[in-house]
Amino acid sequence: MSKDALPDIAQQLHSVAIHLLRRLRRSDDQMGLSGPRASALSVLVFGGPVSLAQLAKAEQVKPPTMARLIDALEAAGLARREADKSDLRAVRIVATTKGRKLLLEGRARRLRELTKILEGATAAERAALAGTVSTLQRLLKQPPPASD
Amino acid sequence: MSKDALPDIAQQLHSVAIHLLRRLRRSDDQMGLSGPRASALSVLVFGGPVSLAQLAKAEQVKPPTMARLIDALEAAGLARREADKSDLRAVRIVATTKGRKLLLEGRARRLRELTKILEGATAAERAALAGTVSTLQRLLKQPPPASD
DNA sequence: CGATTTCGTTAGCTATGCTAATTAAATTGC
DNA sequence: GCAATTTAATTAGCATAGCTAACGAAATCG
Repeated sequence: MSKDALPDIAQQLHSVAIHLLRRLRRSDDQMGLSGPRASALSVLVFGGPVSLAQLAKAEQVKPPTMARLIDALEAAGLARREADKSDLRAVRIVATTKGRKLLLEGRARRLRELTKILEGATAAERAALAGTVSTLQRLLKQPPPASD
Repeated sequence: MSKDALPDIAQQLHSVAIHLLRRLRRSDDQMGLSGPRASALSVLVFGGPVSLAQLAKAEQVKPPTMARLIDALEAAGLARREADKSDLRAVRIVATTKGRKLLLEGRARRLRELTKILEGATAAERAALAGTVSTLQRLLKQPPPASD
């Protein structure tokens, strides 16, 4: 398994992450939803009703960008803007039943795709993979230095 | 260390890849180059002169998309189109010295950032990480089922 | 030598990101 | 309690990045 210099690992990890997500995007496409739309819908499905600003923050985009994503989800009948009774400026964005169903199906498809890729790994490699994933989860919990 | 069911690993791997790239994008921004531009320049710097079609294929985009990326790199003085003497239709795209320098500096910065994140890993975790990265590289080499 | 294929470009569409400016509602302060 | 400020969302307009379709020019094939 070659060198273990950290910068070298970092470079390859970066590259492999890019290629992995590129591959998985194809499954998202099958759902008829782009990555950003699928991701926003996912937050709605798993995170419950939220305001536009909250959703924008969760997806790390600005409010106008999120507004347009919601427009698209709404036009497709996958999400809905509802009035917030306690704050008439705000909107509550919720996934529709159709949106929830589509997302869960798409998610299952994407995971089947990735699972199929991972089936090429040996048992030992799978164990290492599982360990590495949780390591990365831990490391990424540490907040970035600033500007957030 | 948690469950090792493949679909579960797949789900978490997907999620962690997304969060990792989100984090690293910040370093790319510091270089003044968008992700796609930095990525294309990287191929030029490390892969030597290539045709537009080859570069498009390497980056998994269509030729017109790559042409515009090269336009931008050229306008910034980071790459150059050269004539291919053996095929007058083709162009040879090369990184300029300035482009090479910028990319190497940016790459160093990004890798310092990721390296800093990875420093939180134990020696054993780093070894597992290196192994997992090459496993994933191997698995992703397998072509997708179709449409490519 | 004509037909086809290949390389690159141009034109034009969509989607996703942004900032700036606007409207409406909530909050703060006097 | 009303004016000023802040906050939520939208609108307008710009840049980047992806695509397909259509084209010109060069290479290759019959």
